[in-house]
Amino acid sequence: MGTTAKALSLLDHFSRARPAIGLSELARLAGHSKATCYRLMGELIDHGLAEQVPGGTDYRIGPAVLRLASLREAAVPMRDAALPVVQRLAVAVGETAHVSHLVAGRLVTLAFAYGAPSGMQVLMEDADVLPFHATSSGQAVLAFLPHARVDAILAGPLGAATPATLRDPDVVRARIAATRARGWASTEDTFESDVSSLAVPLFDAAGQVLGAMAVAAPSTRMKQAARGPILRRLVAAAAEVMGAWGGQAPAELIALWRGIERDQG
Amino acid sequence: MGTTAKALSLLDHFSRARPAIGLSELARLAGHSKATCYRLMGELIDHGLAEQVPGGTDYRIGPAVLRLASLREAAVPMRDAALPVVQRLAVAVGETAHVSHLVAGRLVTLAFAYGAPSGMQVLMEDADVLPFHATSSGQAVLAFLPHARVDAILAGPLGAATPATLRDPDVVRARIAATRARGWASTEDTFESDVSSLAVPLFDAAGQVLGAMAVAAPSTRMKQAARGPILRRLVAAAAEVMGAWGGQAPAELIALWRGIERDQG
DNA sequence: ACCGTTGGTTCATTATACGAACCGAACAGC
DNA sequence: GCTGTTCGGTTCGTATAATGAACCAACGGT
Repeated sequence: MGTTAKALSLLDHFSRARPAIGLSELARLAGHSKATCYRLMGELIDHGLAEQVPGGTDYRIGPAVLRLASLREAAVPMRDAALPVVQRLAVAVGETAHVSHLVAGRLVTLAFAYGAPSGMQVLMEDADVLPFHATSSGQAVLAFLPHARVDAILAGPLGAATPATLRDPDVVRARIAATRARGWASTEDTFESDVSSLAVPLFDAAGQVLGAMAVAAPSTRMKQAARGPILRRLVAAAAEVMGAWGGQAPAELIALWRGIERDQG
Repeated sequence: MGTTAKALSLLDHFSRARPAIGLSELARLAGHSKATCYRLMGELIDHGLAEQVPGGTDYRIGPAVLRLASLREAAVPMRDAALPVVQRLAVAVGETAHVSHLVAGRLVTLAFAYGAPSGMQVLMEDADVLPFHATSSGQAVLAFLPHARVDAILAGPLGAATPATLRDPDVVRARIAATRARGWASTEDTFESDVSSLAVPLFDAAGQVLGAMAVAAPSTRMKQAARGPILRRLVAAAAEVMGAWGGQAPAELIALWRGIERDQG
């Protein structure tokens, strides 16, 4: 592993639940020596990607990421383009909607919106990492990813805390095949109890999977009758986002989606 | 220089004006060999901090920075806290207002707002890097920075395109001393012709300079009579932002600002 | 067909990163 | 006050990983 990769992977240990980490703990988490972490964090700090909390010694993510994110969105406004669409989708179906983005082998929440200002809704947070095996978004992505990348992801550390039944490669592959055949993914009570969701994949201009768009609802409201309208609106919203991103779904998927739109037209 | 520092400094060559760069050009800009840049960019790409533009070979900033920025703002909501304040300030004075942040030795625009939806206003962009010597924000920061850091900054590459008169260390130090003595900085036609601005520094809880808040206006409107009201509102807004950030101005500066508030009460 | 440029790759040389051991400080239990 | 543990940070000889000149093949203009 390269030195730069080590340094950058240190940043992966920070999250909403763990916004600041001390040197010894970080060394333990990363599996490096304290000296190594100290030097690497020093380099990250020099460039503002990390900083020490004022008045303390813990480390946290630095302010330079704001500048980079601003430049990224100025160059490639994916979030800007997706957010209004998920907002309209959420309101239209009355449930939580979100778009996730496949980045460096992880599925990250890019934008989300709630369908109602009050009442019961599935809660989310930006920048969350979604497990592939237990979310409809993850399945939608896996279903349209090249086999090699699917294998790489399934071989990764995703399933350490996953029930064996879901980790079984045959089971996973069967779910993936079914998802690819019908053009959309669904889960019931797998990621979280009493939560059901529907998802469709999103593609770039070359037909590569970029992420997914999904609607998540309490299982009590996601009845069979409710799925048709939600799915149709979800497909339309996905097409809109892909249009804004300059993406293009594979021809076979477009045909499947046309069929969905016709159902109960 | 460490390997990680080299890799991260590659990201510094991307900007709004230059959102994508090819391998050879990047190697030329960074002063490394193509092989080195290729490897370093590869490591950045593995972590999503960079990516190759789909369908091409140029490199650009990657999507992982969005996740990091989201985590940063969740942990330390500096921009969230500053934005509404600058928006109110801009409307109150009818001119462009902005907050800049000192990160890794550079002064970066963190948030800004225009004072009117139409008519003549000083334009800005997020994530811009401000030159220390030619902006009121830069002078406000330099005036309250430890001498050692001032020297480090003035020795940096900031002044390559700067008129000699402004680069003269004695001149710079005189301006800094004057700014410190009165508690606020101002410029007229230095950064851009016909633009005048007023700025005050911002501090963290330990009394370290974090950045600056400023109001920029066309010189024709920034007359002597207009400065009093603008300065008073600027000081009040700066205090509000520092409160939200958990910061604290040095006692001597607070005294100076009290005097400003009393003038033409 | 030529020339200059591009993105990408190879490999022997060398500079860089590494971690065990160490330090002083802070803190808890006794 | 003493002891043991943990903390953030530092040192230094060793070993690993980074380096860039030279080299491809491919593309575009003349």
